[in-house]
Amino acid sequence: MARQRGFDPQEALNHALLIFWKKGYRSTSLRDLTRAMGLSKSSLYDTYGDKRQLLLATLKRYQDLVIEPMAAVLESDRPGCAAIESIFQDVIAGVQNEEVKRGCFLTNCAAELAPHDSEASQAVRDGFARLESAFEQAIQRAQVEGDIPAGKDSCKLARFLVSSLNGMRIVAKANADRKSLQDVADAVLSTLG
Amino acid sequence: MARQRGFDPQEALNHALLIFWKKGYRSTSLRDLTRAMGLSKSSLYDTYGDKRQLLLATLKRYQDLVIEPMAAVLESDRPGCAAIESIFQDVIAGVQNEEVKRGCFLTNCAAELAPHDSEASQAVRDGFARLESAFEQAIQRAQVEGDIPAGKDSCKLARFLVSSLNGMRIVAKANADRKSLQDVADAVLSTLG
DNA sequence: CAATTTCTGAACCGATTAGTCCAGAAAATT
DNA sequence: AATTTTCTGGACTAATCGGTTCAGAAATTG
Repeated sequence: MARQRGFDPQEALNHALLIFWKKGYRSTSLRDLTRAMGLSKSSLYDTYGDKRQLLLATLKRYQDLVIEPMAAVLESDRPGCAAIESIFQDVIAGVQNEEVKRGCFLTNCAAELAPHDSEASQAVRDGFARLESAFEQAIQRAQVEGDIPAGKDSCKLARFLVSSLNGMRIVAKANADRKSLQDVADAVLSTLG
Repeated sequence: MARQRGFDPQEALNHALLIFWKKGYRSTSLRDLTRAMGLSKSSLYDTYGDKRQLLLATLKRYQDLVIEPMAAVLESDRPGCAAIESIFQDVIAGVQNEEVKRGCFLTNCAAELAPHDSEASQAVRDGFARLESAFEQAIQRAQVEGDIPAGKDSCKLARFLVSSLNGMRIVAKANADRKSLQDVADAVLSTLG
């Protein structure tokens, strides 16, 4: 364990997440990790196991740091439609932002590792499922509020929104044009009403 | 140049595309490439330049081999809506298929390389733009045919479809459940009518 | 301060990486 | 068949990879 003064294993994991998120799994070296995390290679292996285990830990961390806050917005007491819209608007607003440029960490991992790493793939699946559930709750709230027709299938709609969000973030990665993204968001959100 | 009997530089590029598509850029070694392409390392460098130039060549090839045929479907004389639907249905139908599991090569490259490689990023952008243009043509045809309201903005709608297709393929990579994907496709296609 | 626990830096491992080079094999040309 | 062009296999860099090990530094505990 890290005994060094001021060492925070939680913070270190955040740094590891950031570097995996920025560079991808294969392109991240142990040197990148130890430097970013502020510990030695030996400690890294003692504390987190090998590189792949560390990646799996950062995937869980991403869920806590990014997915859960998004879910919290969707499951808050805000009007359902407004909550959903804010999720999409945040992507557009931050398109020049470093964090948005990085894309969704789950999506990146899915693209790089899903075909070969079933555990990573499972973590991605879990993250998407959590988001789907939160979207569904916001949709049902909006249906009660009368903003989304009660006849619509909230589960189907939630799946659609998860997919749409992913699609938008991929497109944003290749083409950071606000107007194009707004077009996409408009079309997505118009399906709700 | 490859003078060996029966050597086909076009075919070799196809093999290179396949291996980059399967494994990603960083995870593909020169050994992987030479074996798949059926030529020596020396010839590879003479003919295609270095690894990255080869990747850029395979991106162009993907455009010809995959994007253009999709665009051809969308720009054919089939009814616009039917053409669009068939694009999405093909993904769902082939979800157990190796090719679909690989995801979209453009999307994979965007996820892995877009933040660091501007040329690769440009190739991705080009591919998406080509698809968008083809979608738009199909939409306009469907509007003439009366299947899509003439009032809808075909450009916006086309952008939405490109994004949706990307989203669906990402979701499919993590979760190869036909029903979930059909839900997404239903929601996407319902926005057309 | 002394004893103990905990962490680090560096050396080291075998494997692999992208990329270069060239003597000689193989094909094409004559 | 002889010559010329073209390609290959393998040797070769120099660097990096993930991972292990351990003597000794540093922090904690007594």
